[in-house]
Amino acid sequence: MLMHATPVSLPRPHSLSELGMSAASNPMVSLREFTYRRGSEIYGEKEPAEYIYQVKSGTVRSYKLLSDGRRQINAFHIPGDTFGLTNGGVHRFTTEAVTDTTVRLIRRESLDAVAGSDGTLTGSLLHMTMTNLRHAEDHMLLLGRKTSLERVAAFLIEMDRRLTAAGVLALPMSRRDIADYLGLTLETVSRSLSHLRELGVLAFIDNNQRHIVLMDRQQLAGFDRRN
Amino acid sequence: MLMHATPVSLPRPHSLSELGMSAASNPMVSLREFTYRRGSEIYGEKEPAEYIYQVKSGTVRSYKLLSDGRRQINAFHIPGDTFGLTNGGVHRFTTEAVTDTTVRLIRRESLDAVAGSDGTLTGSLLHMTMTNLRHAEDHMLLLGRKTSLERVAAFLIEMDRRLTAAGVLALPMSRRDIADYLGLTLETVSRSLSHLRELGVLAFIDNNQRHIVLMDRQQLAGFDRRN
DNA sequence: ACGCCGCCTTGATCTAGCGCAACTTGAGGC
DNA sequence: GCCTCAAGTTGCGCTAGATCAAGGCGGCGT
Repeated sequence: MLMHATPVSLPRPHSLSELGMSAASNPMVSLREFTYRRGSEIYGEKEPAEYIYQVKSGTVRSYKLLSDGRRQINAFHIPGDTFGLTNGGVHRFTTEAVTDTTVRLIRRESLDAVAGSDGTLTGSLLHMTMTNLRHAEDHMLLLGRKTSLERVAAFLIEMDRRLTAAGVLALPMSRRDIADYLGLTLETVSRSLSHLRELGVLAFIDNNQRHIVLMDRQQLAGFDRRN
Repeated sequence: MLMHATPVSLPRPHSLSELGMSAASNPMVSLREFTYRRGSEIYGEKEPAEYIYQVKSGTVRSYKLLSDGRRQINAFHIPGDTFGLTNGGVHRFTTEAVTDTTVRLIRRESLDAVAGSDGTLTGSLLHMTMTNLRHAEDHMLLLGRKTSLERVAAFLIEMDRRLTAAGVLALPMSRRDIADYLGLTLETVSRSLSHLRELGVLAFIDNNQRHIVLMDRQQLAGFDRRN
């Protein structure tokens, strides 16, 4: 779980085409893996989208920026998640490795062109896109109408579902990342977590504020039961 | 443009299956049209999704509610837009006619099952879903990180693009609808619009606060140029 | 060991937007 | 015409969350 304090970028492909393509005939064949060091960029908003990605290990954040630096994190991608799917051929988010992350690169033969050819492929793309859409829809309700405590509770419930192992919720991301995901400030996130700890809903363990044990999922869900 | 002050529900199909199906063999054949009176519900969240819809005339709002009544409007659908597409077979939003609205009903043979059969069909569903997803992604940035003035400016720009005719932006929805779309209160929307009017960015016409002329699109865009 | 640094927490204050209320205006009914 | 009602505007506090600031803590490099 230890991170490098000074993230040193691995030699990553500056343009994705530098990766080459070993078995380029079938567009859904996994080509190769690549590892990104903590904090490094996987691709930037508005870059041409030549690949889609599947997380093998690690965590990825996907976000948009306003020109003055305000950031909205759209999603965290964990092992098994696919990301980077777009229709316009251009990425709509910047993605970065939250921790050291290994991804599988999947060549993207222009999805718009492929639409009519392979129903099975397109069907799985549709399913993935639907999954992303459902998440975005739920997140709009959170961002538009939920209080800070409700947002943090919803976040914990989501992360508990997605990445709790051995009873411990080991968050890979910082308070700032959480804040930018929930449309709050890092201080408000910290205060909400402290509040939940005081209420006995959760506890920090291992002398690590990212290692959380949920003591009362019932009560936690109660803070988001207005849903 | 005149509306009934007291919305009287037309006899609408309580369950969509009551609509019957004339040419049910091809799932993408338009079956029939239906008209909903201003304010009436088209379908509710968690209802089974038997049809998808295309707006022929009018405007539809799509939203989620929290149990205490807080509402987040996800999208406004105008003529040409398709809505009601979902994968789980269950609607994730409630939709209502903002004005008297006529829709085309399209029978939805379980999309999950259809996925592998007709690539062209699935491809067009994928395109629609991608379009919805892109909108949702942009809206998350707005809801999570933009100021009230930026939100209202972005709203006006979106609506200007989608429904300005003859130089007049004729908004079909109330201030409350706009507020619930932008994650604000109706008062804040009203104040922001007044502020933009004082600045000469827009003007109300026809003695109707929903009829807006944009006097300075350049300056208006400036309030959302942090994007 | 020591100091630095990134991350987090906590306290104090500030403010954008909310909530409440009064008032205006236009449309429809009679 | 007059009344009612829905929708919108505006003013005036108020508060949830932002902002500013101080301090703690653990890991890492030297």
